[in-house]
Amino acid sequence: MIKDTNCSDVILDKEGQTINLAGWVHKRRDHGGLVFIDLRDNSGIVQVVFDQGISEKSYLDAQTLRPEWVVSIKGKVMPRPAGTENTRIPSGMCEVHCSELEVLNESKTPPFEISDDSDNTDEQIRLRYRYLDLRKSAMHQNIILRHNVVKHIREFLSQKGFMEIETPILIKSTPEGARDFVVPSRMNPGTFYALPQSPQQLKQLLMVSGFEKYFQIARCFRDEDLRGDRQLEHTQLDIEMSFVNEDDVMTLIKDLYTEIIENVVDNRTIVGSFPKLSYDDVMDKYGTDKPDLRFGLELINLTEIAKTSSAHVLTNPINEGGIAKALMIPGLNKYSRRQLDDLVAFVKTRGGKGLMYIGISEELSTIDNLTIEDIRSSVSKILTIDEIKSIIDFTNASPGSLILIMADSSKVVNTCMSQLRNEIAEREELFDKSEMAFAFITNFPVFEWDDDMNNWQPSHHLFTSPLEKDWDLLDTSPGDMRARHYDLVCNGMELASGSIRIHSREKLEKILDFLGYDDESKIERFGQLLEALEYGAPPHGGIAPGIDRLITLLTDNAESIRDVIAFPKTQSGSDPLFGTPSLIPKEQLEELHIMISEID
RNA sequence: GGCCCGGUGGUGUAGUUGGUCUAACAUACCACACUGUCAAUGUGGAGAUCGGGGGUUCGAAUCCCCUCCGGGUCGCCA
Repeated sequence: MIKDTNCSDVILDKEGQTINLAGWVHKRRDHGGLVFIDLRDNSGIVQVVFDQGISEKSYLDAQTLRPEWVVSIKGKVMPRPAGTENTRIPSGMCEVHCSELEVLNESKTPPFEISDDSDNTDEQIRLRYRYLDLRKSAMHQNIILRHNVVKHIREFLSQKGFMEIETPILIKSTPEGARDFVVPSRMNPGTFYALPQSPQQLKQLLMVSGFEKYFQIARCFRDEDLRGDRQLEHTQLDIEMSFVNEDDVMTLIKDLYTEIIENVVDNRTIVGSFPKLSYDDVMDKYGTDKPDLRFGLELINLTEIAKTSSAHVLTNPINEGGIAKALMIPGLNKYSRRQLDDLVAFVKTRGGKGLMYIGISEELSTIDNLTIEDIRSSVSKILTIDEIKSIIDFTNASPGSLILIMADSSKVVNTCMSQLRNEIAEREELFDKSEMAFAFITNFPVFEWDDDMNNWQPSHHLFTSPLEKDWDLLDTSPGDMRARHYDLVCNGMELASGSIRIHSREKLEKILDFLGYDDESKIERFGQLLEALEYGAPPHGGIAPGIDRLITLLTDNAESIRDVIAFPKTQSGSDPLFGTPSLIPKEQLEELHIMISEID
């Protein structure tokens, strides 16, 4: 080994020892007769001192060093002179007096500084030089954290009797849900494999195989548009268990996450005890099925009040079947006109047509004395003072409060208002960033009506079992059927999704029939699973937590899941480092029996 | 596919009612000085076809059109 000690392990215990270090020159501070370098390796940073009195040669060589050069250093661990200690690094009480310096490799000037302080470099450039970006301490720590979490998951589940079983990456395309990535088969001209969107059918088959407790750190592929929390490929902890009900799975997950947070990170606390909230309830209160529960600020349904209003901006959407919802934020009447315009713009970029606001003067003593002069509003001319009063009463607003109101289709209102709620909480720092507010969302509908397709679609996947008592509704009111489905949410993010599955062929076929599959397509797409269910399939269920999102929540610096993935892709699915995706040679295409049609 | 924001020395920004812009500032880079710094300091230096193409104009970083790239968002993501 070129090195025998890590930079961060240089502590007072080693005083007087001669050690060998190797790493990257992080910083050089040349004082003329004395040169300091901060030496960085995977563990952290230590200060190395070059002094003519210790070694003339290394002192002279040290003056040629530049950031990111790779060096090995032999030297003696010495306590720093009193008053020069650096408390910000673990090795800060010591320094290494270099007696031998060897340059192992030089470095070009990096395109950006390898420092967390300058983390605002354009993300595209960071991705272009990802191997340098990952040298930064913050990014480095994210990847290390990821390793520690996954290691912990494996240990935890193994101890509970789970088996990690690999499933194929090359599977069959079942064109439902997300778009598949496909891989051409050279040996079978004109046919394709698909990459798994998740190992869903495979893990259910493993239950039929009698493994009872399965898990896998599984890569999942979806050819859909990317977002800050979605990549073309993501990693999920795939779990499936036999002979369980919903609570068994949720309890396992609660225990797992609790252990991870207690053992792997030291700056996160869990608030609440993983409450179970119903889908209808959270949609009403928060406008989303993944609410951030670290703060209150619940949405207030104003539809009943608004429908009798004189303002068409309120009544028209409601008459067309829409809703009106409000946010009442105490103290927020302090917002300037510009800040309010910002909020209006915020909802407009999310599909909203506008946002009404009613601000109540903080000068006002009590709401009873309210006059039109105490109101600052975008709608003071179209709402009567009585209407404004009733809205204030209903939202329980007090002097100094701001009420934000939106009326539109329920979809648009919920989308905009739920995100507005998060945005305001973020701006006003209404929550503690160290808190983790988990909750399970339950009682999802089995089906959702698709206006465009004019048919029912499974709201999750079609293997999800409805509540046993709801089967009768399939023929009468399928929209009211509730699923044995549960999502784990935390701080406004969907972290996991799971369900108890249908384990009877007959029942699964009922669902497929309802969704309009004919016999042929049933067999074509689900034949293997339908068949397996006939050979003694045990009752089973599972869940699939997203690893990337979990790690993002556990770090202090990750803005998106891209920050916890070593080599992520951009929003357009490209990798600026490799230049992915790319053309392939004609010969390769021919071998795969593929012809490229004209590209616009 | 729609909408919003952005693209100016290596990096991050300012400049965008057209003209002292021969493009500013910080940092990084190069040189010299300096024995206790840790965002070292001081002095000096080099470094930019203002994302790309076209147009308007006597004159474009700035205005118009097209386009590429990045981010956010709607659609999409069983």
